[in-house]
Amino acid sequence: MSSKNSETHERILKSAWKLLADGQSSAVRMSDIAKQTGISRQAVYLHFPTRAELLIATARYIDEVKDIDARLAKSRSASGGVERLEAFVEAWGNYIPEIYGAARAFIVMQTKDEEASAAWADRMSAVRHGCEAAVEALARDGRLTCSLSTSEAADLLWAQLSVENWELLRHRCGWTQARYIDVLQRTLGAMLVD
Amino acid sequence: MSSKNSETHERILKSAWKLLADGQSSAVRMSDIAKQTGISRQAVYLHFPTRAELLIATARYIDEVKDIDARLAKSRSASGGVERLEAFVEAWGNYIPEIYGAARAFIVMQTKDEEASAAWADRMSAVRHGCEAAVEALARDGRLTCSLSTSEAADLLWAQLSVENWELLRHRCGWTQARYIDVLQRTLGAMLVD
DNA sequence: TAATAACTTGACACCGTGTCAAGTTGACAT
DNA sequence: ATGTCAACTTGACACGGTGTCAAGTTATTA
Repeated sequence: MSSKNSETHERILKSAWKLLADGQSSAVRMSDIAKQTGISRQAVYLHFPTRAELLIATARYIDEVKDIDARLAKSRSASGGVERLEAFVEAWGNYIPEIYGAARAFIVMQTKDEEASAAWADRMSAVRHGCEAAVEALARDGRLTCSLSTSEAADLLWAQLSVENWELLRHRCGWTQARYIDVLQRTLGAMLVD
Repeated sequence: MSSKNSETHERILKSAWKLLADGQSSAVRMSDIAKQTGISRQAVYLHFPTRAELLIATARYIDEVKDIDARLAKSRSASGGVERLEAFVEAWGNYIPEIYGAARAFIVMQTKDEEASAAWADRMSAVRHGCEAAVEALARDGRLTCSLSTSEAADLLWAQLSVENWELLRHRCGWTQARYIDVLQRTLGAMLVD
């Protein structure tokens, strides 16, 4: 599966990342990635069996390089539940733009590829756990809205922080990233706190 | 464009609707629609030039049969801003499941087909206008949260009522339709009112 | 100098969309 | 009855994208 010790493996991942990032998304065919890497299309298949697996590997690679775990961990250290919620929204909300290109490709592929769907669900469940932790911190402080169960609140927070919602507000509504963060922090506060 | 006076035109639309509705979504190829209608694949092309246009026509057909305009109009007659918001959330929120199959196909197609993208944006802008009207009614009553501009509030309401958000909460989180409506009414109240 | 890994070239199967040409069938008109 | 027109059928094919296969190159390494 992995190895082929050469650095070509990583160069392919970087190419895919680049194309997805500055991507008009739609494209990013195997041949595009090969061309960007400077190798033949078939050579890509020597490293990744399918397009789906290449994209999954790319997502993992981005997470590794950008170190999302560390970012989210930082938000976990906030003292109070409310501060923690704000820190979490900021940490994840500011990460979305960095992965958006890849995320878009996944969301599309989800409808076709079983495995890609599972891979995407898997990474989203990591965010979901962060949401649960933030909501529980809120509940410990006795500040969680009484009208919501903790799981409902976590679901809601998770949906709010979805890539789809970010896309709607930033692209369809033309919000700036700063406004997105600011408004989400405030409205999630209104929704979940007290 | 239209006519070919026969009823085949409508039978094709009904077939497409049926397949999209009980759809495992992914499929719904031209050949599926032809088979469902009991005609040849080529006959479908005699009525609709492309798959995109057929799906657009299907969406229009569904709207016509289900009469979404009348449903939304009813919500417009509510007296106070708060009641109106609740009625709007209920009217649109309960319409989503009826169009979900078609909506999913559109969301996927958006990434490939320019025309489909425009068609979908067009129907979503109708919802957007409903959101604006509801927010303005709220503002007239002096009940709109001071921390949001009317356009921000409308954007937020619109994103909240998006098919994507419905999909996340109903399918990924396993909410019931009743809970979806109930929670959205309450949280949108908390977000936008007072 | 021979073997091996990494890669290249070029062909091909498969699928779904959309196009084209020729043929069938039934209704309606003269 | 004959012709013609519209709706539909059958079957072929081009195109773009994925994934497979086979044979050839090239550089390293033993």
